[in-house]
Amino acid sequence: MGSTANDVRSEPVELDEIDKKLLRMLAENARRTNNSMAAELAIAPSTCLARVNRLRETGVIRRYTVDVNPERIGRALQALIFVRIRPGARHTMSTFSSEIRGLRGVTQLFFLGGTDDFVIHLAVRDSHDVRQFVLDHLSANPAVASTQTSLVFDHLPGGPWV
Amino acid sequence: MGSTANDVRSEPVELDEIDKKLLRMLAENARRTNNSMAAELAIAPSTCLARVNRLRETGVIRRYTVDVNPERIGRALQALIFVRIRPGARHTMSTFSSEIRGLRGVTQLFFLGGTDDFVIHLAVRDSHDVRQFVLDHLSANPAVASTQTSLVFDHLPGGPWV
DNA sequence: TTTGAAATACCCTTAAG
DNA sequence: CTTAAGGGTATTTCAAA
Repeated sequence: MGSTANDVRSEPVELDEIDKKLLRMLAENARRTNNSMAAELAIAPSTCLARVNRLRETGVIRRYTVDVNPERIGRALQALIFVRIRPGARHTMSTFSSEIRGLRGVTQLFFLGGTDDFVIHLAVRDSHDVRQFVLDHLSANPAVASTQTSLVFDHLPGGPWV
Repeated sequence: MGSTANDVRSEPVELDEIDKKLLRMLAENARRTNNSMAAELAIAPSTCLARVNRLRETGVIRRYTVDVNPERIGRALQALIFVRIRPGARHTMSTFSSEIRGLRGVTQLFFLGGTDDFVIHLAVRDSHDVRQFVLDHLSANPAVASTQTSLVFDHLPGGPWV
């Protein structure tokens, strides 16, 4: 297959107005039927399908997914944890990130340049869980130089891409 | 309609193992067919459908959406911008956040407690765009006390919720 | 590329156990 | 919660413009 979906260094995909509208529609409701989108855009369903498939195959759409409301599953508390790795342990950073992602409550991970090396976006039940997370997975790790935790009062995800 | 979907203060929804597996499946591919999920879980399609509808109606699933790869649409550069509001202008914060979200390139907004008041997750074409964003929308705003920008080398979104 | 039509596959509802 | 069957709709393919 000659797909370029996973080649992150390939040229960006050119998007016309229809593509952008499709992305906005799908960002709002990824389960909208092809027919309803085609109708709204006044194009043929087959054309619409070809467009959407192209967005998927070229990797513009990485995946169709769900936006989970953390509060509704008992994760009432969100935090950003800023992590610095010890200068002598920088080479362990990729290992570290692999360990962190996949841990319960970790919803996002940012790999930064600058004073902090990582930002962990955590969604857990209460402050006890935050403390436990930091103790178990950060403070206990000799590669970690320091951490700083900030509470997230509000999180507005998934802004418009196009 | 007696839905509790928008009542963020209502009790969390109890999730059993099947619900959790459904969430994981849908997080990975929100467009999976009901039948295929039912088959994998060895439950009846009608049961499966009822489960998924319940997740949606109770607000556990806020929306079905797409994960867009910013690099594929020419947004090769991501940054986190940490913003402090002047103490005397704290009352303008909600106005400020409304203005920021919806701006081109803003993909997430965190409303924080702690030393910084906001974190803006930006995805743009190049460093020029970052600079322009900060100048136009942050530095120019008298409510903004300071900003600090960090480049995002890598972003791992959408970790497992359950 | 886009289209329209045809064939296939799938979903949703209902009713009954 | 499950099974089973119906009617209805969506998806997909493909030849032609």
